[in-house]
Parts: sequence; C-alpha cells; structure tokens
Amino acid sequence: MKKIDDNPPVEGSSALMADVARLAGVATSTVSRALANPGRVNEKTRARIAAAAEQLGYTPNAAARNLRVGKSNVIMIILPGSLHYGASQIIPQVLDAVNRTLIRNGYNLMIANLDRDESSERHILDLAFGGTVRGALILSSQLPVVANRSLAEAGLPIVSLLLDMSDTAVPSIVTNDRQAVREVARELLALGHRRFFYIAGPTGNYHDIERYAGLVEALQEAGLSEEYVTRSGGELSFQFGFETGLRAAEEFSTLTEKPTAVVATSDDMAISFMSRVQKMGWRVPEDLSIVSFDGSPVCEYCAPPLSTIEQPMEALGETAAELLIRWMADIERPEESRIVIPSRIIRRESISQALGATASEEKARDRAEDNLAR
Amino acid sequence: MKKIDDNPPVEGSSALMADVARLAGVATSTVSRALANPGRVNEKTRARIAAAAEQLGYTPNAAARNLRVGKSNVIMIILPGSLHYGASQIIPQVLDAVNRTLIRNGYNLMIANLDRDESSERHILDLAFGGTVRGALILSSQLPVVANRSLAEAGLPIVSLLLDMSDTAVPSIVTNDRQAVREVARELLALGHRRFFYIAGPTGNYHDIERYAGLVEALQEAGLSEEYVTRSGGELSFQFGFETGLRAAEEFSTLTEKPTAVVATSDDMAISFMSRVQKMGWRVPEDLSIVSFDGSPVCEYCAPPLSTIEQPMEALGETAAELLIRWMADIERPEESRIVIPSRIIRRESISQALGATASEEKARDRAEDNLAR
DNA sequence: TTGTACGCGTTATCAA
DNA sequence: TTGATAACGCGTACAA
Repeated sequence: MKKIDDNPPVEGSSALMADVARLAGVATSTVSRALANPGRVNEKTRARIAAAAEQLGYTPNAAARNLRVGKSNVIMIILPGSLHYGASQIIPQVLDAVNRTLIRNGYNLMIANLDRDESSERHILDLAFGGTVRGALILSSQLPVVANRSLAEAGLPIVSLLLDMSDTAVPSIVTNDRQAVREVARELLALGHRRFFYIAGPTGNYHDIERYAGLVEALQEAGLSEEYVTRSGGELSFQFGFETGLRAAEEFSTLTEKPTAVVATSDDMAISFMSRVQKMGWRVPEDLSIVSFDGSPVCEYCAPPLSTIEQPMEALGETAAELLIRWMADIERPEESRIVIPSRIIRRESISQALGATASEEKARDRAEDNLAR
Repeated sequence: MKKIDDNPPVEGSSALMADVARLAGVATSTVSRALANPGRVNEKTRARIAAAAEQLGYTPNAAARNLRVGKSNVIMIILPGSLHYGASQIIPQVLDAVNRTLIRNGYNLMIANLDRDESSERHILDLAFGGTVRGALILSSQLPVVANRSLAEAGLPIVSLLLDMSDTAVPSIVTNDRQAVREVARELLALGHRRFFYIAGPTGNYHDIERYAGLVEALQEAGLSEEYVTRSGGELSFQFGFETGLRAAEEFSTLTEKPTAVVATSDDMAISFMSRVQKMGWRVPEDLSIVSFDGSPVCEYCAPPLSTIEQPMEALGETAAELLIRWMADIERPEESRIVIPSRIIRRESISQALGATASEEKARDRAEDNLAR
C-alpha cells in the first residue's frame, strides 16, 4: 500500500466520488450506494466512506447526477413580468413560503419571468424541455406556448397560484376573492351605502374580473344594478398602484353623483386614493368608506386605519409547493384540482355608516374652502 | 432512403440531438456545431439542421451540457433568512433587477436562503461545490463556512450586495449609508435640532452600524457628543419594522428630555412610529422631525409625507449582476473591489425647523388632553 | 466542412 | 455486501 492522498483537503471544486472511493478503499459504486442508501451497505464500510467524504469535503456533482437519473431537483416559479396590483406586496411573501417549503424537501427554486414577448416564453420552455427544472409553479398567467412546444405538454407537474386554471387540468390554488368582495360589499350595503366606486387593476386580469364580479353580485342581491358602481383604473401602464389611486381620486372628484363606498383592488391604490381625496376635503370614513385588497401591514398605520382583504400568501405558497412536491413524488396528478384558501377581511376604521351622498357632498365642498375644519 | 420519422412532433421531453441529426441526415457533432457556432458550418446544412430541430421541438439537455462543459448557467442569490429592516421592501426590487440582467445574458437565477443554522449553510455549500451554480450574489451576510468547506474557496465568483466585504476580497456593491445619514443629520442640525432619537435595526447589523456612525459623526462635527442621541430598537425578534416603530414610540414617550429629530432605519419603523406618536399628541414636523430609510413609495402618502433615504436597489442589483457576469466571462476577478451607489435623500414635509424641546413638550401634553387641537 | 470517438461524474444493472 | 461496467446526452479533439 502506498500513500495515495497527500493533497490539501479542499482544492477548487474537485474531490470526485472516485477520490472518496480510493481513500476509503472501495469501488465508486459502493460510495454511491453508501451515500444514497446507507442501509444497503455494511455499516463499517459506510462509516469509512462517510469519513473519507467528509475529509475530502466531497460534494456530489449535480449535473452528473441529473443527467444520470434524468431529472433535476429544481422548481421554477413563473412570475408575471409586468408587476401589477400589489404584486410588489405579495410576490416576496409567496416566494419566501415556496422556497422554504421546497428546500425543506430537497428542492431548489429558480425564478423565471414571463413577459408578453416571445423570448421570455421561449426561455421558460427551454428550462422545461431542457430538463433544467422538474416542476413549475405559475403565478397568475397563462402557460407559455411557442411554435410546437407548449408548457402544458412538457411533461412536468405544474401548479397554478392565484389564477384558476383547473379547467385546463392545471391544479390551482386560489383565494376566494369574489366571495370576499361580495361579503364586504354586503356589509357596506347594510351600512346604507348604495353608490360604489371601484378602482380596478389591469383590465382583463383574472383577479379584477373576480373582484368586480363579487361587487356586482352583492349589488344585485340588494336589487341594485351595475350602474351603481363607477369603475376607475384599469390602466396597464402603471407599475405601482399608487398612481392608479391618484388618478382615481381625480376621477372621483369629477363625479356628479358621489359614491360613498370605495373598493380598491390593491392597498397601494387605496392609500394614495385616500391621501388625495382627504386633501381635497373628503373625510374617511365619514364621507367615504374604503376597503382594499392585499392586507399590507402598513394599512394599520394609515389615518384612519384601512380595511383590507388579506391575501393569504404564505398559505398559498406553502400549499402550492406541497401539492407540487407530492405530485413529483408520486407520478399521478393530484385528484383535487382546485384548492381555495380563504382571504380574511380585516375590518378597520375606514369603513362606517353611509351618510346621504348628497349631504356629504355639500359638506365636503364647504370644507374644501375652509380646509381646517371644525 | 426510407422514411425515418413518422412520430408526432413532440412527445414528452424527448427529441435528442441524435434525432435531429438523423432527421437532417448529419452527424450529431454537426448538429452540436450548427447550434453553438452557426458560422462554422455550411449554411445549407445549418438551415436543414435548424429546420429539423424546429420540427422536432428539440431542446438541448441542460444537465448533459453542464456536465460536459463543466459549468452551469445558474447564479444563486443568497438572501438572509431572517428578514430584517425593510427587507420586504428591498428584496423584491433587487431580485427583479438581478433576474432581468441575468436572463438578458443567458443566466438563470436560483434563490438560496441563509439562516443561522448549519443546515442552510450546508445547503448553499452543496449548491456551490456540486457545480449547480456558477456564481453567487450574497445579500447582507457573511459567507457560509461548514467543516472544511467554505464558500470563499468554492472557486466561484461571488459578489456582495449591501454588505461591504471588499476587505475579504469579495467585490462589493454598497450604498453610502453613512454619508447619507451624516448629510441629513447636518441638515437637521442646521434646522436647530440637537437631540436625536435613533430607531435601530438588528443590533450588529452592518447597515445599522454604518447609519448610526453617520449620525454620530454629524453630531461630533457640530461639537455634540453621542449622548445627544437616544437609541431605540435593536431587537432581533421583530419580523416587521412596524413593531419596532411602535415600541420606539412607547420609549420615546417616556423620555424626560425629548429629542426633536428622529432617524429611523426603515420606513416601516418610521411609519408606525409616527402614527403612534401622533396619536399620543405630538405633531410632525412641528414637534418632531422624522427621516427614515428605504425610499418606499408609500412614504409619499403618509400624513405628513415622510422624508426618506432611498436605497437604489435596482441600480444595486443590476450593477452587481453585471459585475458578476463580466467576472464569469473573463476569469479574472474585477479590479474594482468596491462600488458605491449613492442613496438619494428624498426631502418631504416630515422635516422642519426645531422648536425648543421643552416648549414642544409642554404643548404636546396640553394637546393630549384636548385631542382635537386648535 | 463534416464525421468518429471519447469522456464529463454519476447511478443502476448485473455478477461475483 | 461489494465490484465491474454500461449508460445518461452532449461537446470537442482529431481525423477525414
């Protein structure tokens, strides 16, 4: 026997399985087994191998393993390129929840952006068809399709978050937006509100459709037509909701028949809207009740504290990741194709009894002239 | 010649290079060349190969390529596990900027979390030593080290964001926190402020040290000792800055000698702090000037609008990613080991002339009793 | 300009 | 329980 190993413990990213095998005096196949199925190898040799691996700082090469076993342990999360709504609010929470769940189960998370251009679609398809990723979570957009490749046919488990795609056989984890809005609108109706102001997100957006529908449904239950709601917003060009809120405030100020209740589709919108209309002389909630979406913590510190419908992003992310993980472990698509995680309505002081719209309008005008009221 | 190919264009994630070669009537090596170096192959055969690849929906297998060329095109961004400060504010912006820059250059972004536990360190080291990632961006924490493996010796390019590690030969992209605070503190001193209230982030945190130092330096320039600043915060247990701000407000209310200027290390802290002290009867900025960190858009819509030091996260992320990309393309470590991207001070109404501290204190007490002032 | 042949580092099959 | 050996799919010398 000659001394084989007298090089430093770690050099670059070297240290192959063969090195470990040599140091432990076994074959590479035994090393592989010892590391993967510790049970299927003699305890003494296993210990020797483990020691050798430790000493050499051995780390298995991922590419080689992936190639051999024909799959990776990377999941991609597909985010819509154009951040919309309170996306800046919700994305990091989802990301964090997803990532923690994945790592706990031995997977890694890769970020992919899906814009409206073909190159980003192609990029995602390459990731999928090239075997880089093992599964995908997609947030609020349609599956990319380019030429004769389609993500739906890439043969990988896909779970949709927030956007209900269960009709196209993609298991979806969604919130009950529509119902939540309906509920809060009912409460507002019960408080005497009749005319509503709705600040929309990007037109055609799934959430926008759901939320608006919830509002209209509540009105219809109360025997009021859709004419009782004035829509604002809907521009795609605003990255942050704040600008939408400001624009909405300007629109609001021009209305002849003032709504007394506002439903904003993101907290950002509600915050800037409220700030602006307050400056213009309206009081919240005396003249105007406001409720918005997302559940941003900052709402609690507004004046008055804003009511908001909290999106359960952590639960959403965790549930989606777990579903995906189970799917990848089995091979079978999960049987439940649509899981609803309820939103929570956080009621704060921005909501109150409605005054007669006309009365409040007059008051507001008075106050605008004499800005330090009372 | 016989018909070779009569199977559907896409089936599962199959379609190997060999399939393309067969369909185009060439050798696999020619296909490989045609796809990688289109110039080094006859135009006609190139076109034939491209057509065949297109028809088959061929996508190169990433694992095989990575194994062959000995490197991947994945970058990991290491995020501190325990979200601190306005982390929830800044992380998504950095992530977005980094990801866009990387994708534009053909790289992919993987997320890694670095907690204080050994398992997360080990996980990151596996990613590095296992060749899963080609480079790393690390946000605001020290490089992980476990047993005989250390990220610094993994042989991969690493760039630090926000935390200055240029002394340990890790190129760092940082902001000028210290200088920005010094500058804003000078302005406050010029406005007559003498006593400062500092709301800290996690104790020992790099930014906290820098920012606090900047404040103390400004005081010293003005001939004032460190005793003129009261420190609050510093708890590690709060995930959001809001709680820290509330706690700070309570502390503030107990002080016998009231500061007239507040420096908060995140917008969250400033927002909840201001909300609370206003409820307790102090006026901003008449009794108390406030400035904070992060440049969150929401600051503009506070009452009064909050002054804040904007962290240039997009520029930071983009610069870091570009530096890393250049480093990976060359092989040489970049010569500039420390790049400073200046913060921008956004001056808003939360800052004004100082009143005599004692006078304002009395006023505040009066007002607390008669909450609707004037 | 193109084809042949080999190897990247691992896992899985098969015999011993 | 262990060892020899053959792939996994691609890139790249080298030869043609």
